[in-house]
Amino acid sequence: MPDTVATPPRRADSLTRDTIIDAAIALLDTAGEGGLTFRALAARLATGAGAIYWHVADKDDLFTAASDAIVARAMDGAPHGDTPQAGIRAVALAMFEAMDAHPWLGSALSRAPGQLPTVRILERLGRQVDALGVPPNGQWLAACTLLNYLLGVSGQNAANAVIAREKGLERAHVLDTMAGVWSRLDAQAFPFARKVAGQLRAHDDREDFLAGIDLIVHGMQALQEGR
Amino acid sequence: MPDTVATPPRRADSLTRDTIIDAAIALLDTAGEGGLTFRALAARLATGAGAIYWHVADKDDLFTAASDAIVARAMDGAPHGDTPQAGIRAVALAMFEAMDAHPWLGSALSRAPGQLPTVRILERLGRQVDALGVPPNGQWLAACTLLNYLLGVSGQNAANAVIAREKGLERAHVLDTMAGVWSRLDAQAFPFARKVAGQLRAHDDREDFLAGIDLIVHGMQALQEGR
DNA sequence: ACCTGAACACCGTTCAAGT
DNA sequence: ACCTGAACACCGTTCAAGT
Repeated sequence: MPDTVATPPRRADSLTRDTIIDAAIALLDTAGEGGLTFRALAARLATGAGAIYWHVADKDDLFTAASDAIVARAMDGAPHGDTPQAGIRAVALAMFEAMDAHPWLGSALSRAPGQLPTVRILERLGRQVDALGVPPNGQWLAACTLLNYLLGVSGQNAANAVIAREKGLERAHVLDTMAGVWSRLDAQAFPFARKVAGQLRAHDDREDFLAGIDLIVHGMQALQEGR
Repeated sequence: MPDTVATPPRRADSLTRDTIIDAAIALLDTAGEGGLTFRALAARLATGAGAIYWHVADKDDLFTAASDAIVARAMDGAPHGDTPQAGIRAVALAMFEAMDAHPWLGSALSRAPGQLPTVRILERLGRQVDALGVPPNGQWLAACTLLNYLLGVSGQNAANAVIAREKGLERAHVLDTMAGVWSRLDAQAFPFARKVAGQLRAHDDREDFLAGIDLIVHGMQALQEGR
């Protein structure tokens, strides 16, 4: 019995941090946020659960590393834009596409404040804010406001995705029933919510997101000029 | 042996949804987000874990109900403001104080998109946006932008609180080491992050949060007048 | 150095059984 | 109607033991 044949079926490629992160992304994409499990990941990588801990500190580390890979790719792919405004829009759009393709992204970003993934976004936003002519002492505020808005949207989108997956429903259907609830709220206490229930139902996530970015950019410009 | 004495030690007050929610809030405040457990809650309420399910659908239901109680109180306590701008600021400030007192709040809000707690905030913001004179077709956008910014900040604050608790460190110390990391990032790739590392260390959360709100309000006003 | 997988200390949730 | 608490089906993480 020759050794060369009798050796147990070992992975040709050895385990790597990057291999693990890629597998984690694939798992998150297909099984959702709750699908990322050390056991499921070990099965996919044909290894033991404990092996993963040699390359990764813990689940948080893995989750934010997965999000960082996505964000880094998104930032690399975002065009720099002819104007600062266009550059900011491009960053926002790239992040929206990334969130759309990986609905768990917002949840990962929410849990890693000040970590690499969010710093990548802040970096790109900050440079454009600088190019826009915002004075140095206002750049921190402007960039953070854009970032926090972006994180707020991505967090809500991620939560919507979780709900849609749990209930096995389409995103549109979830929004539809939610709008129904809003329109049936007490008329005295919730006039505004009732008024905009239709917009909740009909709105386009991407357009609204970008319009919000534009709104904030307008605020930055207003702060520069007047007052 | 008289029955009146031999009866087992039963709670004087029977279990209520509100009792449970109050206990959940107390548990979250003292033990943090990870401290909210059906077993811990049952112990605190001197009952079995299963009993809670008679009054509450599941953990998500409980978590958002707890956040809704806090938000409702905060909105009731927020002054209406002499001007719409002041009203928006008051809502934001009330939410900041609530987040400060209950660091888990942002996490709960992030997970319940379109639910009652966020609708309460949107309602208050929307009315002020209306009073500000934003045309009807822009009110949805304006109110959502404010809300998403607020949710972004609250989510990051909540995550910071989790990290500080896990590592048993002061919030200031966490920020300090984070600023250190930023200032040591690659100079070519992260010029902006390095530049603002000092502001990360020195910034005031409350002031920056309110300044961001003002920035967005300025954007709304700019959109009304010009363009 | 890297991997294995059983074991530990937890979870949320259910449900027969009680009052 | 409401409560009890054991039981189920999971988790993340550790660690002795292997190669």
